[in-house]
Amino acid sequence: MPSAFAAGDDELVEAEHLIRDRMSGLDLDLLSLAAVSNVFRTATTVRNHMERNVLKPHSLSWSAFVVLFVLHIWGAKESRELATEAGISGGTLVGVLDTLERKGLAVRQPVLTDRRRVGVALTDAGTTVVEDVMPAFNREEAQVTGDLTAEETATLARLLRIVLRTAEDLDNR
Amino acid sequence: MPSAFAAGDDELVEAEHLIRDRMSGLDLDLLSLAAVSNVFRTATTVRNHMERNVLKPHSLSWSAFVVLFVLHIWGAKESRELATEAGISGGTLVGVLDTLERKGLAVRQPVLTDRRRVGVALTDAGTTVVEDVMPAFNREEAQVTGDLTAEETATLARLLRIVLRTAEDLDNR
DNA sequence: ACACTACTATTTGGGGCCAAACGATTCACC
DNA sequence: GGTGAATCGTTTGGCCCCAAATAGTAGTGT
Repeated sequence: MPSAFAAGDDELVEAEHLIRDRMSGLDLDLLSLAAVSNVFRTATTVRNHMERNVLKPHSLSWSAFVVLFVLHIWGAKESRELATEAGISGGTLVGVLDTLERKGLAVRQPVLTDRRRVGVALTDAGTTVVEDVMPAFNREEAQVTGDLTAEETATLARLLRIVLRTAEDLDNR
Repeated sequence: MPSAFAAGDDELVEAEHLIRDRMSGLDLDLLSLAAVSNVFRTATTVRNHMERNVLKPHSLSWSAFVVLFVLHIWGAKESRELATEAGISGGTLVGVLDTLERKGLAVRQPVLTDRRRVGVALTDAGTTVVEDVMPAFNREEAQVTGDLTAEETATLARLLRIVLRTAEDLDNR
């Protein structure tokens, strides 16, 4: 939830009191509210920062870059897996691939054994872009986690992985 | 970054090795990469979960709910602050407010002292919706953090707050 | 009064996003 | 071998998202 938690410490305390007051009758778990809110706020802020400072100079959208990244790490993949891996729906992937193909960074290739399916592979230009953007992207990642100790950064990754898996389990049931 | 980090532990280790191999020449900070990646993956997964299970039954979009929430916590607000508080651009807020007004959940009201500005307030129906949705939303928040101890949940919120503030400072410079 | 500047919400254009509906292909079973 | 169910990628419709351009309003200095 927005800046309900965030910003300076003063505003933070003020927001917490406001929520306590305005939501007093609702019996809320303020601890998990704060944690989950901060996940969203952090993700939005860091993502916007990345899009402006790293992706935009290359005219890449967020999802386009994620798809390129997945293809570079895992090699050529079929459409369905690619969508899952990139965390977007199949319908969304179609548009992203259209854009990527138009820019010559990836290509669709028919699967010979099954004409329903479609493979996707990086072009040389696509490979170059990933290897160019990835270090810049990672430099910013290091920046935003720069005020954490190495141990805290590892803890953050670990705690998030737990939440992530819990949420995934909730959906697969 | 997608499921590069996530899923089961086996896949996680496999992904880490893959990244190490494929990106070996690039000198990446894998610790911050994992932490930031998990922020994005967690945010996406939890958000999709919330939209499907909590918001959709009320025909509410994510941003629409955030705006309603902010209005409920802070009371009537002017457009500009509202956008900042909700973490969206001014242009985006216009569309969200159009939708919210059409559904009778919020209203724009002219600011008498300055005809450029526009105030926004919840309607009674809007208040009812927030007070209905918020507890359901919070129940899911408690669910996804359910595998964390109270102390871990607090730690998660704290570490994210540090990253968030670092990222915000990076942008305001 | 007048221009100049600064600020407001809004519109525009190009994408991204999902769910649901669709058409094509494959598979299973009879 | 033909019929029905399952599984692909794609299309459609509605909303969200941002940046940049726009129009209207307010303040500032002359």
